[in-house]
Amino acid sequence: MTEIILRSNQLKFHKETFEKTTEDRRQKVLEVAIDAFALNGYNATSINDIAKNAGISIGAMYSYFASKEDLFLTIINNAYFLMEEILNEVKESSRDIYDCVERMLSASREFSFQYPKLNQLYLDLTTQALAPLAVRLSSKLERITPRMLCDFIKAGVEEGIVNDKADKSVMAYCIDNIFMLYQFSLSSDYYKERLKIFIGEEKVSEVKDLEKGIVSFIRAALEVK
Amino acid sequence: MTEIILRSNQLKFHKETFEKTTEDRRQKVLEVAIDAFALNGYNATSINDIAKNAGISIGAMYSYFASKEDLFLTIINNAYFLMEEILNEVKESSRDIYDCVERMLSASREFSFQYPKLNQLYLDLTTQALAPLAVRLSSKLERITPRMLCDFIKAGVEEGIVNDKADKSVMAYCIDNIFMLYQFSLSSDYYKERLKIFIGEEKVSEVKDLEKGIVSFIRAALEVK
Amino acid sequence: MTEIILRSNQLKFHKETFEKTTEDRRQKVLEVAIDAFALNGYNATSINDIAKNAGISIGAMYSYFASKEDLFLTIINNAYFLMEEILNEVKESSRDIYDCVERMLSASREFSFQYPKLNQLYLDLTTQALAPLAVRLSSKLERITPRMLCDFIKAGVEEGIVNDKADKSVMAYCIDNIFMLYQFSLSSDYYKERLKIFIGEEKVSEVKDLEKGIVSFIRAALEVK
Amino acid sequence: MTEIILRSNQLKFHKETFEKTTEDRRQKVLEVAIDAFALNGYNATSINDIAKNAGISIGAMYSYFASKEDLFLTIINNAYFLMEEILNEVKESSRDIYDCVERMLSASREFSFQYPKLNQLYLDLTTQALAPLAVRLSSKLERITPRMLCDFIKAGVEEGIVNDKADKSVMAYCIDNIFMLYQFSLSSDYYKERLKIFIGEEKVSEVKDLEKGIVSFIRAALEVK
DNA sequence: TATGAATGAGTGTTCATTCAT
DNA sequence: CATGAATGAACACTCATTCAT
Repeated sequence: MTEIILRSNQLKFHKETFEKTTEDRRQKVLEVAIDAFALNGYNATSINDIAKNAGISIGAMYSYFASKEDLFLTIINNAYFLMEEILNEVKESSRDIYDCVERMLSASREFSFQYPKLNQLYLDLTTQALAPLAVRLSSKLERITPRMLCDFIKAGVEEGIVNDKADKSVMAYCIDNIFMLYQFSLSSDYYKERLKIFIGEEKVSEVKDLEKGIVSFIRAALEVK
Repeated sequence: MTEIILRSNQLKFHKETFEKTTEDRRQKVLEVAIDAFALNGYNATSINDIAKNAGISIGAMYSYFASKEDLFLTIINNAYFLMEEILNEVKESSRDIYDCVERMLSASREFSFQYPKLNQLYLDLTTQALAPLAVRLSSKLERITPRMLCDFIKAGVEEGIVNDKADKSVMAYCIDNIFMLYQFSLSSDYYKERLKIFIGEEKVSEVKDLEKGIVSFIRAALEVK
Repeated sequence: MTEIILRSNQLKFHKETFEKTTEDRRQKVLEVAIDAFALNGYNATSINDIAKNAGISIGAMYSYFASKEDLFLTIINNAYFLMEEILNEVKESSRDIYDCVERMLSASREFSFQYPKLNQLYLDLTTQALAPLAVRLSSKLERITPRMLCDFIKAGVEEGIVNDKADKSVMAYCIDNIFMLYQFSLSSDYYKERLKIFIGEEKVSEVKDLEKGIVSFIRAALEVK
Repeated sequence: MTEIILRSNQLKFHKETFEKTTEDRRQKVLEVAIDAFALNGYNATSINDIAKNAGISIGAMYSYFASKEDLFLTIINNAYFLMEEILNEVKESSRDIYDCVERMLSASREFSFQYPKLNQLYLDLTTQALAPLAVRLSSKLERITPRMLCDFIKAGVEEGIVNDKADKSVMAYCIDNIFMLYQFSLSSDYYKERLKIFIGEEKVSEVKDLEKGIVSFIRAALEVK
């Protein structure tokens, strides 16, 4: 997996100490923790095992994070930061909603290939059982995409390149539903399997084609007739 | 919650004994188990607690199900059976793809209101950590919708009421992505919250409007220009 | 140590299961727990060790008691019950306050010799750190002696065999202070040592003499001049 | 709480370095440690927490004291020193045993109000679990009062103001039992509660009356008829 | 068949102490 | 001399599963 850099935005779930250890340790802890959480899910993952596999003492682990919860949230928060950066880039570089849709799909794909585990973690977080954890992050959750999509759609309507048949925010919601599950389809076994059932085992590897299909579906949904 | 009836299709994860107990016991066990699994997730749920809350002995529990896993799968399998029935009804009664889309949304909504917990369980199952469980069900997973949607779309193209811009199976996939997250949006806290962010807190209660919006989004995506 | 019988008065800190195991197990658990708590104090005692030494699984331990706290309180509560019985016997059989004082001293001595560990536990409980535990027992704490002593003193004053120089409840308090530390002096190392310093190493074994001295001290304090 | 001054008599449980730091640090460490030990008891108190709350590093802590035990003993030793000073003052200024008894009670009360925590610590130390610690202090324990009381009583007998009914050392022992628990009654919750049960909630605040009662109890016990 | 007591490996977390800087 | 990161055994407690009754 690509190197994970520890980012702190507004939220911070690790202790200061974690910023002070060596880069190697930090890397190893995050990497091992991501693997473990992604593989077994939050509840079935043992923080003692993570420590062991990262080659550090459990005491050290607890000097970096106040709790298992905080370790998990540190990782998720990091993942959000990563995704945010990508989304901001997409936003800046997109001419219009159609351009944006294309770039979003590419971004989703690249993120999924680079960090498949992070997507699995994210799926876990959306689970009802982890709602109490999600709450601690809620300020950051899903803020960017809705606004971005809505803004582009609104602009498109004004420019006359997007129809105004459906409520603009519903359009955004539909598009994002497609994106979100597409992203899961590239990283989580269940949704991978589901994708296969829809488009056939052999076509799964040709993601570019799939994306083209999705783009033209969305384009058709938005275009003025 | 509406009464759950124990159905056995091809798959069966309970022991014979479970079919032989009284209806009351069976009901109570399933009901309590669904509540517990939905609230805490598979891993954080204790089968001992379920037995206690259902008023039966843990020994009885293990005479009905070989393991915690099997209890969980029994429930999920049942839920699939329920969903299948609904889908088959939709399939039978729909004139064309547009009719089908509308009916699917209603069906999703009704299912989510009647069995919100089952949806939460299903979300759990799609999680990477539960992939080993999902595998045991794979023969049943997600078989109906893809075929149904594809068939209606194909028919629509032949009738000239659906464009052939995008690959038909991709169309089906996009539509189902929208459905699936819509269903989660009605039953799982995380996705409820996400929906609010898209369409605003005040509009969440007016689901009919939302569904109309979704329908017209999909209609636009499919229609011939 | 003399056999401990599980008594339940109003208060009960064990689970039903504990009443259902074999007498042997019950005995062994209580015996081992008393030894451990007495030796190391509440906080430094490991409930896992107790289970190990009692030859039962830790799971069984927790099926008998909801927590370490409850195990401790079960023992203390039992000890109170024992002490209460003795005190009631003293009360019933005493002619007057002077008789009562003598019997109390004997009773204290016998209790201390029979159950030295219980006295050590009790001392622990009076510690500030265990105040939260003591609170859970407060309804039972120290209720009998004050009333008994006061009643006998009052009767003595009326009969003209006790002076009324000091407040009667203060008299009772002073007498009980003497009793209480006498009891500790017979069971807890610290207070044993202290007693030695007062009356000399050689005289410690002749408790009867000591008791005579205490009796005549108290008698002098109460008698009418 | 009144300032604690670090005293070294014969015994010393801290390292030289502790004498060399600033007065402020020394104060803060002792103050925080006393609070913590008094509140939670020796075993449940974390030396890391003490360091943190005192604003010093755990490393510094261990440069001042070789172990948690030594920190505790330093405090206890200090407390003894304090108590010794008071006792010596009482001894010097008392005319006879009756005078001494009165002064002792006042001294106990004043000490309890000024250093309630130290009394709680002392109670902890008398616990069986801390016997190994108490042993390290044994040379200092309880040496003064027995001798002082015995001497005054002996003098009283010679002067003819004290009866010789009971063994003089037993008299001293009884008197000190009363003192000791009186002191606990003013500082430790358990014994506070016990006092209330004896003399009633409303009278607890009027300690002067209580002390008068105790004095006249002891006076009656000693006086020649 | 139903019961529920029993098991014991495993959980998240704490803390006295060490030692490189 | 002071710092505080690091250690890891130990803790209270949980829970899927077994099995004698």
